[in-house]
Amino acid sequence: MDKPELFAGTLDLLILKVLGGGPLHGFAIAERIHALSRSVLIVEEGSLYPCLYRMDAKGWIEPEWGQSDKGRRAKFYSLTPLGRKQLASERAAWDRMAVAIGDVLRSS
Amino acid sequence: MDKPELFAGTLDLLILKVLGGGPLHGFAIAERIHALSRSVLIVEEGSLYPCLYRMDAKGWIEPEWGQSDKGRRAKFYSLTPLGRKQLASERAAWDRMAVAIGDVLRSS
DNA sequence: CGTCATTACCTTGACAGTCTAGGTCATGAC
DNA sequence: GTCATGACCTAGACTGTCAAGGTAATGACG
Repeated sequence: MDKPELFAGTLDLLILKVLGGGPLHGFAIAERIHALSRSVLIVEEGSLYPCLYRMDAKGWIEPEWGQSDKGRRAKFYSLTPLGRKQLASERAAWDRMAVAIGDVLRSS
Repeated sequence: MDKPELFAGTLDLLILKVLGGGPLHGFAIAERIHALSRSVLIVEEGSLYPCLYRMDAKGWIEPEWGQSDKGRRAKFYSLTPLGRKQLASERAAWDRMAVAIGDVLRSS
């Protein structure tokens, strides 16, 4: 049931969204997205970590070392206020886009 | 009212879709997508033409020189049978993706 | 005690797709 | 005869994703 991975440009949005529910470490972010999407979306680590650094550098998220529930060291990321704004704006952009593409696809 | 351009990876789908309504030349494809999306989607020429060549090379579309309705020479592209299959499959992929992303965004 | 699967993080290099910013040529209006 | 427009095209930079690696710590198993 796995095949398509992601649409380029939506990873930021997805990460921001799941972090909106509270801090998570990288691995857990990927799992969460996979699960919430009913196994449709797959976040490769080679996409995930660079993306997290970019978002950290932009001040949208903040890392802190801690312990995973499996007892391993893990870096937990949490949303900053700036990240919340970004989430809202990316979400709006996605909605606009999705509707627009839907409009084109639905046209006779 | 114009700002976001496109989501990477959706251009093929959009082009295939509008060509499903009959042959169009490049310029007209861009205009059609822009209009159908209520001015949300903007197809830059620097994206459009390379994309058309890729799709031609893959056998999804076929070019033919003709005259635009403004009396200029124009290259009209039409869907091949292979292109129709591709359209169906990309459309299905888009639907899957859009639903999946919606699932994530809608999660508590 | 040694091995192995798992969890979790990280990096490198290649690649694909988009955008910026140019350019060409023909038509038709002024 | 000049200029705006329609239409096509391209080079180069950039960004984001992916494949394929690697590291290290934990805990299970024999």
